[in-house]
Amino acid sequence: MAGQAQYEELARQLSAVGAVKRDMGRILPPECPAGSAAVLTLLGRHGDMRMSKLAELLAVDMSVTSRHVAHVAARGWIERSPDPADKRSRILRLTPAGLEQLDELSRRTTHLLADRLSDWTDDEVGQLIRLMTRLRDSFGDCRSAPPRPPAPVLEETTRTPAST
Amino acid sequence: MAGQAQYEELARQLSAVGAVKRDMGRILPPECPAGSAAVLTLLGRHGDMRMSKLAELLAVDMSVTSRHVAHVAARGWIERSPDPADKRSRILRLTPAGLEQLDELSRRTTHLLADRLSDWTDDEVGQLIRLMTRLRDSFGDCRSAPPRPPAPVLEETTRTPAST
DNA sequence: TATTGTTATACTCTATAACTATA
DNA sequence: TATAGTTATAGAGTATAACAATA
Repeated sequence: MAGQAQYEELARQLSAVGAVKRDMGRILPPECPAGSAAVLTLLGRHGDMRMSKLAELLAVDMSVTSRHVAHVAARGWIERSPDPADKRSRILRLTPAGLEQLDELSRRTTHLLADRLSDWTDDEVGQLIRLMTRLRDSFGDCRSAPPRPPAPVLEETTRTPAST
Repeated sequence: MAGQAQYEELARQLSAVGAVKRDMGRILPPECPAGSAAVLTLLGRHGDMRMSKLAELLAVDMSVTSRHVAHVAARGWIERSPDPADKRSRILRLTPAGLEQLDELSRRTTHLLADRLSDWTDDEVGQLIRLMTRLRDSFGDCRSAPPRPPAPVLEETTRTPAST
């Protein structure tokens, strides 16, 4: 359990990390904004999937996903095949051109990060990745989760919450 | 020095942290979007300052800063006084209403983070803060900076922006 | 009736460029 | 001429709501 000052500082850092994201966005290939890059990356990492699954991985509304997907599909980077098991669904799959684009993406981001993080150790980068992943997990699928009331759960609590 | 796989994973996590930021954005007070919250937070933390200084801290273009500042000024949360030393400049300062708003902001974000990060230790939160801060430093003021990380030591002499 | 996906609309954030007023 | 700040405009990302097709 952390203190209020830490929470405020974390909130500030979360806000500030936007600058890093914007910097990364500036080196993206033409016609491939961040939203498209995210689609390609997730398809490359998790393989073929349906729109709903992609929306879940992107952690954005399906309408947003639909838009991004339409963008990359229009450029021939992915294919949308009808799902034989459910005709409402569409299966998304990277095309060879999409794989190339993904490769180019990887090249650019790797190059930028290698430059900016040249004095970071392997372990430090690993720690940041691990903590950011956990942060994401802790927030979970809260896209539609109403402000949860103070958790009544007490399992595995090693410390009592400070105050309330 | 980290490997390509790590860089790709870090890029992915940076993209994914947007979901957390959006979640935080949803609990902001009325009339106070993320941009306004950032202005209030930085003024509260660093004290009175000029537009250009705020733009630097926000890591966005001055035009963007001007917009956010106009928004919070219109709501009476900050004051813009002319700088006696340079009539082109304006000194920004939180008003009592701005302090109240800042307090409300702090309350909300702290509450949300305390809920979501209830199973994080103080040390873990501290590590994440430290690594994110360092990440930001490593990227530096790269809004228009070509690959040139070495940052000359800043001497914070000149003018001190109002230390209370 | 419920679910999958698309589209229309609106809002926030951002950068570039043109503009003003000072320096 | 150069700098501090404002405003207009354009582009990307997102959410909500209305809609179509299928389950």
